[in-house]
Amino acid sequence: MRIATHNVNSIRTRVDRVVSWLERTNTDVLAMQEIKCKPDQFPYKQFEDAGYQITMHGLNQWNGVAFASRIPAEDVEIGFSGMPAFGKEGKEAVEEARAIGATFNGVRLWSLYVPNGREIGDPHFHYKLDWLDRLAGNVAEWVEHEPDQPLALMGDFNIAPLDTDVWNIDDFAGLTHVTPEERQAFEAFEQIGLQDVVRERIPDGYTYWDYQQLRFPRNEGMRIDFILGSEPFASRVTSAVIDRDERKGEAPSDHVPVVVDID
DNA sequence: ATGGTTGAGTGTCAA
Repeated sequence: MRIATHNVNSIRTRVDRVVSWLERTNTDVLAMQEIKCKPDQFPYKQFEDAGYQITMHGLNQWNGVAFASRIPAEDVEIGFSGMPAFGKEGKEAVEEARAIGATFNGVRLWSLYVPNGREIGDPHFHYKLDWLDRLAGNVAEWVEHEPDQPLALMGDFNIAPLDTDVWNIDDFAGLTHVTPEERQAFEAFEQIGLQDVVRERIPDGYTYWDYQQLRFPRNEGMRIDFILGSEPFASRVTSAVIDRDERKGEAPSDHVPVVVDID
C-alpha cells in the first residue's frame, strides 16, 4: 500500500495536479492539508472519476484536511478528543478543521494540519503548543490501548525538528518552527513510541519552500511535513520518497508530497 | 529598493 501526505494549499486550485500525481504515482491513500474549502466546494468528481473517494473536514477558507483513497475509509473521526478551538482572550473560541482520522486496510492514518503559530508569544503560538499537547495525549492512549495497531500521523507539523531542517538556522532566531517548545512537542511523539519513518531513509531534504524570494530556486526550504508511525506501522515500511519535483512546473503548492510504501 | 508570492474572496488576512 502506497500512502502519502501533501499540504496542497487549496485543492480547488490544485485539483488537476493532485489527481494527475495520484494516478502517475499509483498512490492508494493521500492525506491532504490546507484544502481551503468547505464540503460543498470540494472537487469530488475529478477524484471520483480517477477512482478515489474523498473523506474531508473543512470549515473555512484557511485550513481543512482530507483523504483521497482507492481503499474505503473506515471509522472516520473528525478531529481528536479534546482538540482545542482557537480563541483569543475575551473572544469566543472558533472550531478549526485540522485533523481527520480514518482506517484503510486496517492501517489507522491521521491527516494533520498543525497550527502555524505565527509569532512567538502570539495567541496562535500558545494554541499550537496546546493543540500538540492534546494530540500527544490522545496518541499515548491509542498506542497504549492498541499496541498492535499500525498507526501513522501524517501532515504539516509546522515544526523544523533539527537545525538542518531549515536553510540557515541563524535566520530563524526569534521565529517560530524552531523553538525549544515546539521541538519538545515534536519529540513527545517519539517518546510515546512513534518514529519518523521518512527521516531514517532520507536524512536530508526539505518538504516546503516559500513562494517568496526565490526560495525554491535557491533551495532555501524547510522540512516540516512528516510521517510518524507506531512500531507496527514502522516495521511495515519498505521505502520512502520526498517528491521534490512536485515543487516545479505550473502552479505548484509550496509543499511537496511525502510518500511511504508499506507491506 | 525594507519589497519580493500565493490563495480566499473582495476586506485584508493568512501562510
